[in-house]
Amino acid sequence: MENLELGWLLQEIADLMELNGESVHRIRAYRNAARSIEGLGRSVRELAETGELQHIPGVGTSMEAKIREWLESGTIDEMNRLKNAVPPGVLAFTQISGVGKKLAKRLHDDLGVESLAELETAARSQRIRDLKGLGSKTEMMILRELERMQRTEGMFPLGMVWLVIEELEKSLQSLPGVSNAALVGDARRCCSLVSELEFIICGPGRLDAMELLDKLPCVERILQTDHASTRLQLKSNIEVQVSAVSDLVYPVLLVEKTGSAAHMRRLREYASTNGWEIASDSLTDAQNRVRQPRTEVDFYSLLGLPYIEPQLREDRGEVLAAAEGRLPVLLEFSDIRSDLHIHTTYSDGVNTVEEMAKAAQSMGWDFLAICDHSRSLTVARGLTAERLVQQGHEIRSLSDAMGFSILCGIECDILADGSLDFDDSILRTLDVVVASIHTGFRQDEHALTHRLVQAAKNPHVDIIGHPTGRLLGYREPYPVDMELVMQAAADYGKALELNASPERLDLNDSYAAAAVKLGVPVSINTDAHSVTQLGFMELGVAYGRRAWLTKESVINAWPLERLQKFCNS
DNA sequence: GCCGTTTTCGGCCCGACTGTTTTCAGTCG
Repeated sequence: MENLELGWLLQEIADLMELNGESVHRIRAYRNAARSIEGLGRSVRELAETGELQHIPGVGTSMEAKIREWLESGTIDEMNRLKNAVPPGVLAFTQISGVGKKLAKRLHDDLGVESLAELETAARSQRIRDLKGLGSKTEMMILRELERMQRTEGMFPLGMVWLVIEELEKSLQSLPGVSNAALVGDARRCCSLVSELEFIICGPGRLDAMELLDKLPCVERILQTDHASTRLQLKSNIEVQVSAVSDLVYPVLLVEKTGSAAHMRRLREYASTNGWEIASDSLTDAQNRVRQPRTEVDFYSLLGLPYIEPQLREDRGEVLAAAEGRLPVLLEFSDIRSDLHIHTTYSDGVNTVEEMAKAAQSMGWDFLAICDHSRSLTVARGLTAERLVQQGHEIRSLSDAMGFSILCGIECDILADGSLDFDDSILRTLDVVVASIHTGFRQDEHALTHRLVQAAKNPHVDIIGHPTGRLLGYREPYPVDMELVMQAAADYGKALELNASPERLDLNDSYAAAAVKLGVPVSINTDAHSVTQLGFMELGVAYGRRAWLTKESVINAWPLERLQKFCNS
């Protein structure tokens, strides 16, 4: 957790340095250190205590001092200095996909605009196209992006808060006098973008416990408070609402505040046809008696329904399915047996084959597939055919030595014309082939769809990686006719990836559900570039449950023999 | 800012694509 936080902070410093126009090499030094730290097998705090910080690749005397400063004070002065030096507008402009650091700075300096709103005005009055080197297309791209950003304003990717949710829930539960604490809202339903974090707590000492919130380790300060409700700002800058409620109404509020509006409407309809009424904090039966369920399970049970998992509470047929006893047995994290898409130092990962394999083994996986980038992705040091063979030798001997099955694979680029980066003679030698698009995603829908369909037709391809290319909160999915892609996957016996990287979660839940309906299995992969990122699997599974995934529909929940059969067919 | 030495400083991943040009700058992965 601390390693990840520090890694993010160093990346943020690198971003700010870029905006400040500092040396590219100095910037890279920060990024290298950040990646190294994210990929560490041990905690930085521990290494600081044993005086081993400079053993971390990319960490020298200067970086060590900054890490120590952060460990001791929770902040790095350099960061604050940089933040003051970069106008807030410039920082906001870099959130626009297609606007990099230099363009952001130019828009600020040359147009004199300080905020996204002012930028929009400038774009609408066609002032951007007047700048040298920019034209109407850039202007329209910026307007398009600003509209997208407005649609998701105030929302943040689930993966960004995933770790803090767990930490905060535990902290709240451990407060004296608190008997229960739970996350509610869209974050509990594991929506890919989350609007706000809200927790409710109950217990005999809940009101006294509210006084202790600012003492929690992850809390920065109290923003607003009344006796039963407090708004907090976390150290990670995220705002959280905590409400104290009585034990009596806690279970009903848990249901009420978790389900989407549509789910609650459907549930009320169902309840009323069965003689029940759901009020905001209680249930009333046909005899007009108020009933207070003891738990959420009890709540649904009183209505005559089995428990409906939070991720399903979207009004996608779950109430009817529950009533008819057709709710799926959802995929559990413990069902996962492997990760079929991870990177190593052979391409752009930060950990070696051996480090990744050992970490995967300690995750409890039965086996692992290593799928580094293919040759055309030069920036990621994509593997040439020769290095792929060399990696294969290393993987096989390591696999034997460890007594742990490691499959040889590739994340093969789907090139602009729909052909693959390696020809069949190479692909056929591999255990697993993930085919993904990394370039040319500004092509039109027809071209992009054609590329994915062509990839699905290749007999050696097993999985289509991150099929829609979305980056949560940053880039829309590229224009693809997913109906055609899913049909191609069904026709040619391929799996579609649910990439569990916090910035992707791609396929989205709707497509993943649709794919399974067509008989296309899903592969939940972390796309890990470090040992730490292997932990993304938990997020992928939690999100995948929104698509009603079961262990039957997810190929990395299958045993090795079945997976091999799938890949060889 | 780190690394790897030729111990005192030079080198540090690159190529495709796009929009704007007409040779290049910026973005992205």
